[in-house]
Amino acid sequence: MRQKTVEEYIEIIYALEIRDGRAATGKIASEMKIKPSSATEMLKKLQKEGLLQYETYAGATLTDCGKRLALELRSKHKAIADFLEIIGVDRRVAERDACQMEHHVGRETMEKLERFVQFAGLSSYEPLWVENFRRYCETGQPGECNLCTRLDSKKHASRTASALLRRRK
Amino acid sequence: MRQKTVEEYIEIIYALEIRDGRAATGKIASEMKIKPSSATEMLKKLQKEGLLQYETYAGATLTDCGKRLALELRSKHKAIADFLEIIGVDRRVAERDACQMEHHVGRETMEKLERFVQFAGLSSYEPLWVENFRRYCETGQPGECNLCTRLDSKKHASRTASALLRRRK
DNA sequence: CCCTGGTTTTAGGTTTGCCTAAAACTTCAA
DNA sequence: TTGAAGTTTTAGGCAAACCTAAAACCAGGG
Repeated sequence: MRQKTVEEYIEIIYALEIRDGRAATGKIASEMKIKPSSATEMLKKLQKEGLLQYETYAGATLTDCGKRLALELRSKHKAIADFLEIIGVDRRVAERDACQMEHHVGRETMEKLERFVQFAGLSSYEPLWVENFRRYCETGQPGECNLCTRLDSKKHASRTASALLRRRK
Repeated sequence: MRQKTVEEYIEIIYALEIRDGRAATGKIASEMKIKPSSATEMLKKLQKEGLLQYETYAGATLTDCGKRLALELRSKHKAIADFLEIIGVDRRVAERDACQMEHHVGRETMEKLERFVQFAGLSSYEPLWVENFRRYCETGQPGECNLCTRLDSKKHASRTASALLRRRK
C-alpha cells in the first residue's frame, strides 16, 4: 500500500471514531470519495498491518499503533496549516495544501516547522517581523521601520536569500 | 496519469535535455530508477498529452508547453528548498523534501512562499528575526534583544500562534 | 415475526505504472 | 561491410487501488 493512501484512511477513521465512536465503512467511503466496496478492501489490509481492528458489518476502530499514527498526522497537519496561515495563505487554502503536504514532509523539516510556528507565536517576536512581512506582501516595499535592522549592518545592502544562506555555512 | 508522475518525468527530461541536448530513454529510466521499457511507455503517453516530442530510438525533447511546466516546477522547487533552508533545515534534507512537496503546493501558497524567501533575503529584515529564530531553535529561549518587541505590546504576554492568527481576522 | 430499505461485503473488472524477457534497432570497430 | 555490444522497443504480466453489480446482512415498523 502507498504510505499516503494509508495515512489518508487513518486520518479519516480517527476523525470518525471520535465523532461516532466507530468508523462505519460507508462513512469512510464518502469522506474519501470512493465506493464502500473499496473501503472494505482497504480496511482488511489495514487490519493486516495492525493499524486497526475490523469486524465485518461493524466498522473499524484504530489500534494503539493506529492512534499513534493518527495523532502524529494531526500534529503535522496543524503545524503546516498554521505555518501557511502565518505567511498569509488563506485558511481554507492552507488546510487544503496541508492535507497534501503532511504526507511528504520528513521529521527534521517538521521539527523546524513546528519551531517556526512557536517562534511566530512568541509575543516578544511576533508583531514586528510578521507584520513587516505582511506589508511586504501587499506593497512589495521593505517598509520603513528600522528597529529591526541590525545595528552593525551596512545600510540597504541588498542581499539575496541565497547569499544569506551561503554566509551562514 | 497521476500529476506527480508526469511532473517527475518532465523535470528529469528537462535536466537531461539541457545537459545532453536530448533526453535518452535509458538516462530517463536510470534517473527515475525504473526500467527503460517503463520509460518508453510513459514517453508515449506524455507525447499524447502534448508535453514532449518523442521519436523512437531517438529520445524526447520537451514542447513549449512541456518546457513551461518544467520551468514552473523549477521555481517551485527552488522556493521551497530555499524556504526550508532559511528555517534551518539541512540543505540535503531540504532538497529531498522539496522534491516531494513541489507536487502538492497550490499557486497561492507558492506565491506566499516566494514572498517569504524574498523577504528573508532583504537586508533590512534578514538579520534579527532570522537570527533570533535560529537561537530559539537551539536554546528554546526567546532571546533577550528587545528591539524587535512591539513598543505598545504588554510585555511577555505569552500568546499562541493561533491567538495571533485569530486576532488578524 | 418477518420483510423491506439501507448498509456492507463479495466477485469480477479496469487503469496506472511498473516489471521481465525477447526482439528490433543502432553504432562502431575490425 | 558486417557483426557484436549496447540501447530501445514490444509483448505479456503483476500489484495497488479503484470500480460495478449482485449477494449477504441488519434493524425497525407493521
